[in-house]
Amino acid sequence: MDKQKIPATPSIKRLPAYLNFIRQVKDEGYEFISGTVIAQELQIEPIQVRKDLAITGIIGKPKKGYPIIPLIAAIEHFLGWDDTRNAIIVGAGNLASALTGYPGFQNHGLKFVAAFDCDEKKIGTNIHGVPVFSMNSLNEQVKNLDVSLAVLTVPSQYAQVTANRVVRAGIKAIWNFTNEKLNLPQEIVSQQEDLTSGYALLCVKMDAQKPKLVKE
Amino acid sequence: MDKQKIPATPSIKRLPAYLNFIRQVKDEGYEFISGTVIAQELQIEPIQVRKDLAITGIIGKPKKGYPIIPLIAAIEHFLGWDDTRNAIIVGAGNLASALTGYPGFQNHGLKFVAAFDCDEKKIGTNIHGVPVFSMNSLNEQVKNLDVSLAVLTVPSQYAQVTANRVVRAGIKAIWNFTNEKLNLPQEIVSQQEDLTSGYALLCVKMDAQKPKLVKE
DNA sequence: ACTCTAATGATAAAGTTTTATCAATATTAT
DNA sequence: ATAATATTGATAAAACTTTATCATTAGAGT
Repeated sequence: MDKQKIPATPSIKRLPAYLNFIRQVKDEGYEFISGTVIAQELQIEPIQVRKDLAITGIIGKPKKGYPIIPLIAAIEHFLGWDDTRNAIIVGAGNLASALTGYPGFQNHGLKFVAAFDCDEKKIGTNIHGVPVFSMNSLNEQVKNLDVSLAVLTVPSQYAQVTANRVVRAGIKAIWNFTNEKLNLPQEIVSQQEDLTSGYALLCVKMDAQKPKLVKE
Repeated sequence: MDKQKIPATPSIKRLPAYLNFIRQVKDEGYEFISGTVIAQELQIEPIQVRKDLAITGIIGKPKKGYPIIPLIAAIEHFLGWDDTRNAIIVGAGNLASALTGYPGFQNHGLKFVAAFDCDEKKIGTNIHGVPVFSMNSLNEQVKNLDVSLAVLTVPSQYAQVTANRVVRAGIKAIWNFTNEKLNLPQEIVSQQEDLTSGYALLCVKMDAQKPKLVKE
């Protein structure tokens, strides 16, 4: 099944925000952090924080909270962020620049080892230190570099054909930034990052905030 | 309350994907589209498609499906995408380039009218036709341009101060691409787009896909 | 005209996520 | 030492989302 159901998806998606805050607290020299404080910072319910953290296996101490060092380790381990994960990025445009230049990912074990593009002018250059190769060298490179994840930042109309190519090259997971739903073999893991869906929600929120005409 | 709860959030987030596909189908010359076909394309349950579309108020025809023109109109209207919405983008980096250069947003009524940055070298230039101004001119520009939405693409450490500034300038809604949770007045609408949370889910999926050691 | 069928939409059930309640516990203050 | 308290973690309830069932309906085929 393509639709491998991951339990507690909403909880998993909140973990990075916790991690981000907890790291800050650690840098301030604290040793413990309580769910209550995290909740306050992120403006959510304390009980939700506790339940979310529970999935990482961490256990807290009454009256003090969670021990920060083990907590960070627990979250990172749960997410697999305690190991380096090599990735290629396909489509060396502005979004690729934004992603390779984003400092956060280095903290998350993500390392971009190569970029690929069709544009002759880009080949041989690099984006934030990541070398740009021709699409023709894809197979070869994927074999040489130890990489199982491809980030897709090509224009939507090329999404599916590009996905097919990276799969043929031996990639096991695709992080898809196009808004094209990909048709992939069932064993390939994929995650779609659709910016328009967040925008849709924002628009509805804006509409809801607007003072409404009172209906009789 | 900052936490204005929008009902059927998951449904709303799926609407753009429907819209995208339905527009393609329209361009192929069809007049009706069934929930079944949409579901097949997007690999979800037909009944979910029907329920989602129902929130837009559209009604379908047995045996044929939904009339495409009214359906597109209904989704666009529900999302407020049938009107132009001006936005500024604060932080004129790579992500700003990616967003302003993304063709999808024009189809969604989103128009970037100005960008702002602190970097003297960028001021006076433009990104994909959007002029870059100094942060000092923020108040003035927001007043002149008819704009209520700000897209935040500054580095995380400047997120909160920048948010404060745009709010003081009169902005009513913030689309936040930093991974800093913002502290905002309750009447300000905001939507956070956290790429790391998608990445977290992807990592867990990858882990789940890996062949596990068999436990006795 | 009649039957068959694909599709919707209403209602209900199942599943998941969020929130509430509360006992247990370690720490701090008295 | 004792009492008070902040916090966790377990269990339960509530809310929400997804999926199932099925009657109804418009169109297509005979």
